[in-house]
Amino acid sequence: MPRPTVNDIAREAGVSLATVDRVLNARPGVRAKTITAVNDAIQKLGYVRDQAAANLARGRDYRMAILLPDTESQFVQTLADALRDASTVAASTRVEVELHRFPAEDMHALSTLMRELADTDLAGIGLMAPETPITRDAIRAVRAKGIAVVTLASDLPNSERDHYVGIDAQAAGRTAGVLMGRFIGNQKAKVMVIANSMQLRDSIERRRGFDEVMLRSFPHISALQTLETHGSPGTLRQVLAEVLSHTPDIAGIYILGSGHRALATALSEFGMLGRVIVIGHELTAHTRKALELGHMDAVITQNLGHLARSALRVLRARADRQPIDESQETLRIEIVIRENLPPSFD
Amino acid sequence: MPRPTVNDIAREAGVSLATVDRVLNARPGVRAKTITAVNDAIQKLGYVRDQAAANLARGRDYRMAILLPDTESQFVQTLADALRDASTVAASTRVEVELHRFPAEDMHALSTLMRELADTDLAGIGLMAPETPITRDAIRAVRAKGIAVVTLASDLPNSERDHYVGIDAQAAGRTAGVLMGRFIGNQKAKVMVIANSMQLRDSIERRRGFDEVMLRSFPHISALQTLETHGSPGTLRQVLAEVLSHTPDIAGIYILGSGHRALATALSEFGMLGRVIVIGHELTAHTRKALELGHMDAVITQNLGHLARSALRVLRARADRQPIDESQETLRIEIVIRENLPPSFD
DNA sequence: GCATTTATGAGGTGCGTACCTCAAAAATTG
DNA sequence: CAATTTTTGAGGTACGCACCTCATAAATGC
Repeated sequence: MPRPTVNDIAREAGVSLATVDRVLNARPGVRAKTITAVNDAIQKLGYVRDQAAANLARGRDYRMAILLPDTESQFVQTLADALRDASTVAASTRVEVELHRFPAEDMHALSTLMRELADTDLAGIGLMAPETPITRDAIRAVRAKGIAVVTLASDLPNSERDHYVGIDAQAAGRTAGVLMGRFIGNQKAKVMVIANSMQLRDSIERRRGFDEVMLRSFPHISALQTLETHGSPGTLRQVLAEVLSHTPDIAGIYILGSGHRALATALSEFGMLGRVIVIGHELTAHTRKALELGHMDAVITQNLGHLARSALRVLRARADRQPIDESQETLRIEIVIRENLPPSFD
Repeated sequence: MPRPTVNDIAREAGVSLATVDRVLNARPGVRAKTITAVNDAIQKLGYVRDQAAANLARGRDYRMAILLPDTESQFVQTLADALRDASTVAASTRVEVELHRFPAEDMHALSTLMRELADTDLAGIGLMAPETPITRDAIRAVRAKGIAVVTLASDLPNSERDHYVGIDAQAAGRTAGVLMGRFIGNQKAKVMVIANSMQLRDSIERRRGFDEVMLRSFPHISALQTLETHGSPGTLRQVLAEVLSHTPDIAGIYILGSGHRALATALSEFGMLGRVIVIGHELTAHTRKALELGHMDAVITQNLGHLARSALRVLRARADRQPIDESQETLRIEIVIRENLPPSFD
């Protein structure tokens, strides 16, 4: 026998199609008793809604906006690419995506942008932004207008966002820490910690996770203070020179942000390339290459393709007031070394 | 403007809906010139066929069969669970899945089963099986009847399967090897290699990858011959006792299959628990627990939820003669340690 | 028990596509 | 050029579901 349809349920439950429809779509005006009868029939027949037909009938479009900081960072670029890819696929399920960039430091600009967007017929917003009172207020405001909000890659746990799509940054930092400790081994040593900036919440949490593991499991290794380079190769080189001259027993470098283009150059200049363990976050074109060349030993990352698809699915589910499949939407903390480098699809 | 529909194409091309339909569905009775005109219009408007509506109109269902060996192995159990989960979700896209088990050693039984299934109106088969001439013939036979075939978790590269869904076992073995080498460090040492059975192709390939890395990158570590335990705790204990008494400098154990329930017990009996590096494959309830307890140091795995969903998507795409999104369907070789253990959803 | 509220039924329309029929137009053949 | 064949158009029905309206039945309040 073919799949049961809404008509079969109506017949089975002894009610009309309209009532079945009211139950299925949680419309008001049905007695609890009737609802139960319908659900029993659904159960009995093993009815599963044909999602495609449902969407077709709804004729509904979903406009989603993705807001990313306007930085040159490889990570944001890669994320944007992944989101663009996911968007073209999502187009076949009536999901339209607009990518917006906002000035990375200007939360007022972000706030204004969100307010403007909220007045169009938007279904949801995906957002990667620093945690400030202004951001939180902006999120509250758009949520109040019934727009779903998910945070991407860097969470804003104290905001009213619907969902966070990304990995636990602190656990990622712990993972980096364990690998650093195990790769370095039992020698007494020091580890440098480098970051482009500590603005986004995830950098702070990674550092916290990293330290936690170092203190607990590798007391013979000490992690130095975070050095911010603000993306400048000059600063990096200078900082590196200074630390290396003062501190001879540097055995590892932990990069809080995504890879550092200039790091390999600077390291080889000081004859340290391949002699220190280098571990960082986020698989991008740069870190991929660094792994291939042996300039980095491990990268802790998340699958950005998955992140992008997941974000759009979650936004859509929230817009439809439908439940989320947690097991599908949970991102894994991935450890990437040269041997398990996933293929790139460019 | 909304998505273009077939009607828009008809208007744009200056032909009727019927003609557009004939072109879209490759029905005869259209001049080459007209076909071109229609295709130009499609191009110009950027039309993308709404596959959901198309399937609805076709009234098409997809019956898929998944064939797994009838072993008690934790891995197969976990895989089966993942497939069941994926199936309930897939039901909403008109995909019905039947799970079949066949006697693990009896390829004739598998072959018979496949022939029987091929005579029902099946759209595709997902299969995990050893590589034998009988398996290959059976695959050829069902493919000849227009049924799509994908291999799951363990590939049959010399068969005519449409697609393989799973990770490259040899690369997974290399990954295990590198971790083993780096975790052990610079000491001269030996590594035991244990397997339940070497029947499935992936065990052999993992071993090959492992050895490759050991020879190339860690010449001071030697990997012993593979010891088959056939799932018996007694055999394991015995084997372990023998090797440990002969060979004092065992620094690591590499488990080719998924975890070994009895390994921790046996190791602690010999006072070796926590003193050797234990690395294995496949994240299951057992290996998860072993990681949590520190009885294993790393597990190389693939996301079985992803694998299951991917398998069904690929089968469906083949049935529709539609292209596959490689980047979405490629599984990653995942390294799992205690710190990045994904949550379990049971 | 009557007025009022609430639940339910009957029936229709449309989403984008597939597939069918029949008639008419256009191209091809002898 | 007539006869034939091929191509095209017009229109309809169906798929499974969402959503709408209006009428009627049932439950509830007083």
